[in-house]
Amino acid sequence: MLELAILGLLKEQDLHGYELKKRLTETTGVFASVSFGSLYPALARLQAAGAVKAVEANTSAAILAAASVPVTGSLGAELAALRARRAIAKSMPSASTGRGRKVYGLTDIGEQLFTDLLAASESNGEDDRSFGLRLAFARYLPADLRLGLLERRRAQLVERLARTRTTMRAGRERIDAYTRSLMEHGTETTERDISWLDGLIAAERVRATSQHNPPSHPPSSVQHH
Amino acid sequence: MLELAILGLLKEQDLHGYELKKRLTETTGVFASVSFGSLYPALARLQAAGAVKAVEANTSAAILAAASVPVTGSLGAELAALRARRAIAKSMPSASTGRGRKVYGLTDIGEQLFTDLLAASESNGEDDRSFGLRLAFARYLPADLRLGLLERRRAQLVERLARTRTTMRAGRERIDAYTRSLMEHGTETTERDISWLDGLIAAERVRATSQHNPPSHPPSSVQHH
DNA sequence: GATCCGTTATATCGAACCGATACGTCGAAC
DNA sequence: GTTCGACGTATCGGTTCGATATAACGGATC
Repeated sequence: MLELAILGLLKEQDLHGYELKKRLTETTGVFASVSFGSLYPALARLQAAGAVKAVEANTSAAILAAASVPVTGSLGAELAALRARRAIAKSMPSASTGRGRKVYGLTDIGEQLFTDLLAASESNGEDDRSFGLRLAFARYLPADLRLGLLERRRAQLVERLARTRTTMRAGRERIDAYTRSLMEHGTETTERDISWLDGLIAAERVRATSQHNPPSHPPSSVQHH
Repeated sequence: MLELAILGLLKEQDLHGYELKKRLTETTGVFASVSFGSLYPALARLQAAGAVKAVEANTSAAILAAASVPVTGSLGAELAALRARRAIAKSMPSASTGRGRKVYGLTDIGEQLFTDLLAASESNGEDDRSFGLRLAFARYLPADLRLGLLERRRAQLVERLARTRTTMRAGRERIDAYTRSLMEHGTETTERDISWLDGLIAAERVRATSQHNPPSHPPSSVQHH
């Protein structure tokens, strides 16, 4: 699951571990807290499997390459390199600071693995986080699988709703007021989730009928600010 | 965290593992999926720590004891016991089926541990599940800690909201429409969570001012059906 | 100009947790 | 009469978490 998230982010752009974590927590939101204790082992696994490879490290040569400054080999050039390095550090505040970084990139195997993992939702039981993650990468899914993802999620929520209601009716007197409030709020949240999904599904169907060859831009119901 | 949930459920009633799991998933809802792979080790840990003890096993003696039938020791009584066992199995459908059960109960140490763990939310960073769990047992908290729990949760959600908004403003063009929809829906959900919390907090304050010695029954805003 | 603090960054360790699986009893359906 | 599902305890391998160590750098503070 974490592998999928890493591959998806690397598919868009080469990244190093720290930045990867920031995007996982902030942007994706689904992975509210991914610790380094799981991220780095996951990266190591992927590297061992040949799905990702280190494409760049934070050596001065790499910095110079990034700034398009040729390496001359002369003595005076090294000072220039140092100055250039400082300049880059100022102009690109999120780059080239701290210890040496390892920037990872996707291999062909990684691309394939990403596709497989993303589509593998068919068989597996999806938990909440899994769905959010897959939706975040839904643009890489073919239209039919995307629709299937949404509908399976919807069915899952409907079933959860039914079971929760049964539980609440069954154990009326056993449940204390705080728990009850928690459950009622949860029920309302699930209902809202379902109607949100309905919107996405409807938009998806409109796209499928109106246009046979889908463009790379998703549902029109989502406003672009 | 799982320990807290187990102790809280056992505080109300002696239970065996299987039933414990059902309550954790269905009733609490917070622990949407607790596997036996974590439940049984957790129970073993608690037992090793002396927090819980096995109070009953599904032997015929235990069944007889439960049915208030004295153990005579004679041969004819054993057949009677067997018949009684069947009868009980019919009359109490949720008892004495399958392999031998181990019913766990709370010890004094367990009571103390529960109180400590429940109040320990002060220092620790609370994730989403942790809050839900603590709220489910909020009736065991003194009024001031309960209010603190709610307000800390509220502050946490407000902060998350602020950071999400910042992220969305910062990386406008980088975020694709599916992810954006996910984030917007998440934002709305968080806003609703906050106003739900506001309701609970308000009810809590009313209780605190109107009544100095709190009764054991929580906020009046929550309807008892 | 030495020192301390916050940020950026990689990495590892132990404990906890999950999913799958095994083992086993029982009643019901077919 | 045998398969199927519910109940019930238990373990295993792999993944994840939280805490911690290490380290380079920028900036404040004195």
